[in-house]
Formats: sequence, structure tokens, C-alpha cells
Amino acid sequence: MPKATTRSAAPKAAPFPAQMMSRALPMQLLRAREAVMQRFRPTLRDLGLTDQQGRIMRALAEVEWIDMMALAGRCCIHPASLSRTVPRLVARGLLRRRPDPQDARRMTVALTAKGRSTFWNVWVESERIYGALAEQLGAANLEALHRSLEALIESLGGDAATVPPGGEE
Amino acid sequence: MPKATTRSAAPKAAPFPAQMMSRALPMQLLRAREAVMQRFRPTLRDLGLTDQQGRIMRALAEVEWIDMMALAGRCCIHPASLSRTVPRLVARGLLRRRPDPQDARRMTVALTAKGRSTFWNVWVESERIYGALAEQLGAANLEALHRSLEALIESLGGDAATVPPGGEE
DNA sequence: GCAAGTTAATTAACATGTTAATTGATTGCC
DNA sequence: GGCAATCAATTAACATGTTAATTAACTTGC
Repeated sequence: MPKATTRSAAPKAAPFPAQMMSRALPMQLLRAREAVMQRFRPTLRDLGLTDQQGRIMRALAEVEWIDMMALAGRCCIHPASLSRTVPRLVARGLLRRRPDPQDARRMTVALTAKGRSTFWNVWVESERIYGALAEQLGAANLEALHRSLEALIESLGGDAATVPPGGEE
Repeated sequence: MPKATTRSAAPKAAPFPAQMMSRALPMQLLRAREAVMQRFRPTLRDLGLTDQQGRIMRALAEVEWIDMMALAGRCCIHPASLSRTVPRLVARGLLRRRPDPQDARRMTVALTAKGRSTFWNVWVESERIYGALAEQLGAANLEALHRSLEALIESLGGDAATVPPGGEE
């Protein structure tokens, strides 16, 4: 790259080195996620769920009632986006809502029986697909990847990197 | 899916194990990307660029004229989404377009001088941020992560996992 | 050379990500 | 108690992801 003498010296033709490291990491993470999601997506679509709706169902399957902020943190979805998506799932009979008795500002959500049985199908298929994936990559390699990712996330600030103030556990 | 005896046996309360492996990988990749992007995003926003617009500029900085399909593959954006975003960048004077002389179906794009100098700023900052990140995580750890991700992407089908038929290089 | 099939790009329709503004409830402080 | 600051959730406005349909240009087979 140019030295100090070339101020805003953006070259003329194909200037920048084709091997920029900088933005390669976000891009690589994006590609990796896309590649993995292609395996899981058909199951979700068959059940009429988008990626995000699947994350919401999964997060709710692990708990009972949970408020919007905590849910946003768990499923890595912006609270503003949740406020729009949750009502859709309530209308479809997959989720139910009720205000927090302790704090009227908070709205809490939970799966309905229909929601649980729907997610049950997602879950069974997901386990199968993940197993196949582990076999294809090698369990050790997959473990190493999980650890690297965990270290990255922890090092960069953990869940704070997903939801602004997000106060969960 | 369930065996014959346990048909839609979705448990009642907080049924599913809190440690589902299946969907943890997509989620982890999503969190990791979010955490990393938080470092790069301010630079992009200062220049009035969204994440996706940044990816487009970066992809174009490495080549001269390129058609929409190839660009979609390079920046990991759906062709349909590109068709909507590119005109915006053209209107802002960052990109220019012209049809491919060999094949009138193809539309090719390239950075303008303004586009190059804008991306120059992104690039300089990105290198700095990435350097700091490598120092924080340890260069070796970052390298290991890159390799794990590359192996995952390759194993799952490479670029085919991003753009449908995508014919590049 | 022309009709059927294919391909590149665009458009439309809906769901989501993102940011800022709004509303209602709670907390702190006096 | 009451008012200012804060907080949870929502809403609005814009940009993007996703899928299907559309249009125009190429390709193939005959």
C-alpha cells in the first residue's frame, strides 16, 4: 500500500490488493453461516418458519416465560425486530403473551402446545442434520471450531455484542 | 423424527434440553459475526455505508468491471438484493454501470473515482482494526479460526452455498 | 433461422435488520 | 408525594434478505 506521500491516493484501476485481510473475517463468518444454514433451512421452511422464527422458537423451547429483552439476547435478534415478529407467531398460535405481573413494562412470551409440537419437529431434524455434519467434518474439527468461535465471542465482549444493554443471567 | 410410540411427544413445560447442539453452530456463527462487525461498523457508518454496501465496495475494489452474478458471489449478497442496492450507490456517485458488450443480458459495475477514494478510507481503518483484533486474540488463534472456517465452508460446498448457480472464476 | 429452453437481471411482495422516536411504567432523589 | 431520569416495549422509516414471477437476451436443436 502507498506510503505517507500518497494522501488520498486511491489507485486508478484495480488498486487494492486482492487479499485484504481486514474484512475477510466478517465475510468468512457470513459465508460459513450461510453454508451451514442451507442444511437446516429446508426443515424450517417445511414448517413455515423463517430463520429468525426458528431461532425464536428454539430460544423459547429452553425456558418457560421470558421477557422480550431476554429473548432478544437469547436468539440474537434486535428487540425492535422481535416486537414485529412475535405478534405474527402469536397470531399463528405458536406463541402466547402476557405482561409481567411484577413489572408492567415487561411483556413475557412462551410457546403454546402447538408451538412446542412444531418445534419438536425442528429439533429432531436438527439433531440429525447436526450429527451428519459432525460426521462429515470430523467431530474434533467441529469441536475446535466451536472453541475458536467461543473464544472470539468472549474476547470481543460476549453477549454485549448482540444486544445493547441486554440483561440476562 | 420421533418413533412410532412417541408421536408428537413435545413435553409440557421446559422440555427441551437447554444444551441443544444442533442449532448452536449457526447461532454461534451469527454471534461471532455480530461481535466482529461491531468493530468495523462505526467506520462504515461514518462514511454513510451499511454493512452490505461496504461489502459491495470492498468486492469492487479488487476488480475493475464485474457483472452482477459474479459480484453477488464475491460479496455474498443475493442477486435480487444487489439489483436494488446497486442503483442506490450509482445515484450517490460511488458506482458506475454499463452493459457487457459481449452479452447484452449482463450488466457490469465498477467503482467511480469517488467510490475508490471512499473505500480507501474504509480500507485503511479496517486494516488498523483487524490488526488490533489479531493482537487481542493472538495471531495464532485468529489463524486457527480462519482455517477452521475455511475448512467448514469448503466441506459444505464452498461458494455454491452462497449464490444459487453462481458462475465465477 | 426459428421455436423451445435457458440464463441474467430486474421487479414485486413479504419478513427482517437498523436506527430513531414514541409511549407507558418504574426508579431515584428531593 | 412528586418530578426527572431511566427503562421496556412498540412504532415508524428505510435498507436488506428471500422467494417467486417477469422480461429480455442468449443457446440449442431441428
